[in-house]
Parts: sequence; C-alpha cells; structure tokens
Amino acid sequence: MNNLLSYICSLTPFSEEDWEYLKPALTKRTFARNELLLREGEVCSSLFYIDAGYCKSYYEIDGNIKNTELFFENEIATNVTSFGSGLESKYNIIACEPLITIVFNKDKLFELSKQHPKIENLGRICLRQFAVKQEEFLAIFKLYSPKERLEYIETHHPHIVQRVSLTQLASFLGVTRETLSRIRNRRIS
Amino acid sequence: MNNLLSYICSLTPFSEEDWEYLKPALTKRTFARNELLLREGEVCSSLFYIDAGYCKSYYEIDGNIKNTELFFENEIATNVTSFGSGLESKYNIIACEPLITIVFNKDKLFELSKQHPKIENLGRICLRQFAVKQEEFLAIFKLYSPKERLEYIETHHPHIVQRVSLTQLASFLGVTRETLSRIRNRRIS
DNA sequence: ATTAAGCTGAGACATTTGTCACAAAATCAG
DNA sequence: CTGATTTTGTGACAAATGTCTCAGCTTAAT
Repeated sequence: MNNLLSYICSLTPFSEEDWEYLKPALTKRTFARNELLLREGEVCSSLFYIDAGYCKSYYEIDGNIKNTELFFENEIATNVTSFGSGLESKYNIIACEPLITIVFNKDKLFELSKQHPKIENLGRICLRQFAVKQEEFLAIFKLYSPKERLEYIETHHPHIVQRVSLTQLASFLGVTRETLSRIRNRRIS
Repeated sequence: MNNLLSYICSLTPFSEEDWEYLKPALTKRTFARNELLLREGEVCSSLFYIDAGYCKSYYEIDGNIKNTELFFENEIATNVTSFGSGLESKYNIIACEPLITIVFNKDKLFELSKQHPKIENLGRICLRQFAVKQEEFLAIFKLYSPKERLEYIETHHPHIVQRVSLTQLASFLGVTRETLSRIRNRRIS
C-alpha cells in the first residue's frame, strides 16, 4: 500500500487521517499473467492501481486483437466510460505480467466521497490525470505518422518500448508488426 | 443562459439555488468567425460552453494545420491539459462560425467549488464527459481504418459531416482531403 | 455585381502500409 | 533439457495513402 500512498501524495495533499478514511475502499488483489481484470460486457466497478507488473486494455474485432491502452506501475487502470456511466465495457483489460493491484471499490468510493471532500477531490484529480493522458495519446494519433508515433513513444515513454514485445507495441501504435519492423529497418540505413 | 442550465440539469440534479451560486463565474461572450478562443502558448483559464455555432482545436505543425477536436452546441470546449495543470496550451481553439459561448472562469469556479459541493460535483461530471468523449475518439483512431472512421462518424455523429467542410473533416479524420475524396468515390462504385 | 479567396474533384506518380507466406530465433511448459 | 508455442525478421505483391498539380466551383467580402 505504500506505493499507492506515495502516488496519492504526489497528486494532492493527503493526511494520515484521509488515508485511514480511504482504506476501507481498498483491497489488494493479484492477477496471474493473462488473467482478465475486466471482461468485455461487464460493467467496470473498480479502479485498479498498478503496484507491480503491467496490463493492457484491448478490443477484439473479427477475431484479432487491438491494444488500446497500456497501464504500468503507478497508473490507474480502468475503463472510464463504463466506470462512470455504469454501462457495459466494450473493452477487456488483461494482465500482461503477474500483476499486483490495489482495487478501489466504486460503491464504497462514492459513499466516502460524500463524507470526505478530500476523497472526492482525489477522485477528480485522478479523473483529470486520465483525461490528460487520453488527450496526449489522441493527439499522437491525430498529428503523427506511424514513424513519428514510434519516435514520440521512444522519447516520452521509453519504458513502453523496453517492456512490451514488438507485436504488442505495433498494435498499440496502430500498425501491423511488419510495418513497425520496416520503420525500424529504414532508420538504420 | 437557458441552454446552459438545461445542459447542466441533463447531467446532474441542479437547483435554482445552485444556479444562483454558479452564475458569478459565468460570462457570455461572442466570437467572430476565425477569432481565437485560445492561442497556442497561452494558459487555458476558461471553459467555453458552446451556445451557438461551432469551433475547433487545431495544432500547427510546419505551417500546416491539423484539426484535433471539434466542439458543437451543448459541448464544453477547452484544453483539459492546460486548464488542469496551468501549463501553456500547445493547441489553438478557433471559431469556425460566429460563436456564442458562456465562459466559465477558472479561478471563480475553483473558489465556488470549495463552498458548494454541487458545483464541485458538476465540475467532476463535466470532466468525466470530457474523458468519455476522448476515450471514444481515441478508440476510433486505434481500431479503425480511415474508411471505417468516416463510417463511424457518419453513423454516430452525423451532424459533424453535415456542418464541416470536406477539408476540415479530412483533417479531423487524420487523412488528407484527397484520401477522403477517394474513400467516398470508391463507395459509390 | 465583382473580385479574391478558399473549397472540391480529378489525375499522375512515389511512398507507405497491409496481407500473406515462410524461416529463424526466442520463450514457455512439461 | 526438449519439444511446442510464440515472437520476430524478411520478401513479394496488392492496396491505400501522400504529394503535387491544375481546373472548375463555391463562398466571402467589398
């Protein structure tokens, strides 16, 4: 839980007392490799703070898998649309490595938010973090070519390139693995 | 202001009293066609509720313009990243038609949020709306080809196709206008 | 109404990407 | 360790896209 507390304190002032209030909404949960955190068709009722390992959200369309997001240590994995609206998620979230998470229970979180403004505030800040991240990645796709997207990720999020396989990275960049291979080859010569 | 009140009420329960609290943070402001709501390099300190007309955010890269988002009536235009963090915006927002907006002043909004939980709650809901919209459009880019993206917009956001020019639509879809032309031609035959 | 500016459609060509196929290398499970 | 599975690299070909150009059309401003 220590990592989570540090993470929260890096976002907003959070006292020992606030932490005690928040705790009842939290549960530690581990996932094996390839175990699902969220299945398509389910309603997302949790936020998963990633303590160790990483996971991805993906969409299955005509049998082949397209990665939509990656979540690493010190990030919150969820499907905002489903979490916020209570509608079924169109995406899956799956552990890519053995995963240790701290689960925020939605119902408890909502109840606590009503009583403790600090917790409500924390929720808003997390949401904002999420929106900022989305805006960033949306811009990458709108503004850049596949080659430029790779360069952007290498520069600004090098840990992604280091940890995920070429196939998964390609899917994340929105190209086939062959194209990603070519981009890297062109650069050498 | 009536449109805005209806909009807010459609999002969350909002009393006449809440509305009176909120009003001091609001200003009506009009923009001429091609007038900037937000300039690159400025810090975004406003939320613009679009009452009539539409605007777009764009990014200028090596002299040519790439549209990143479109904002129509009953939407909130802003740059979340800059608004939330206080950092300079990398994007411009410009009126594409004569525009009538209701401006939310950031500082006043923050003050009011501290005193009135309903207003804080409204802020969070708007933020969530924003995140949901972003997630949707990010998915379009990650999952679909240009042709499929066009079809998605035609199906789910037909007003966009009806109101913006082909050139702007192409930029929004992340392709050149020639490509968009070809996609439409292919479909006829 | 007139002029200027911007928008659209189309063709030619180069480049990029997707698809399919196969072999080599790396990884995983027993 | 070993066999099976997955991942990666490569080539050939087709399809899609970008770039450049020009001409006709629409729109905007005066």
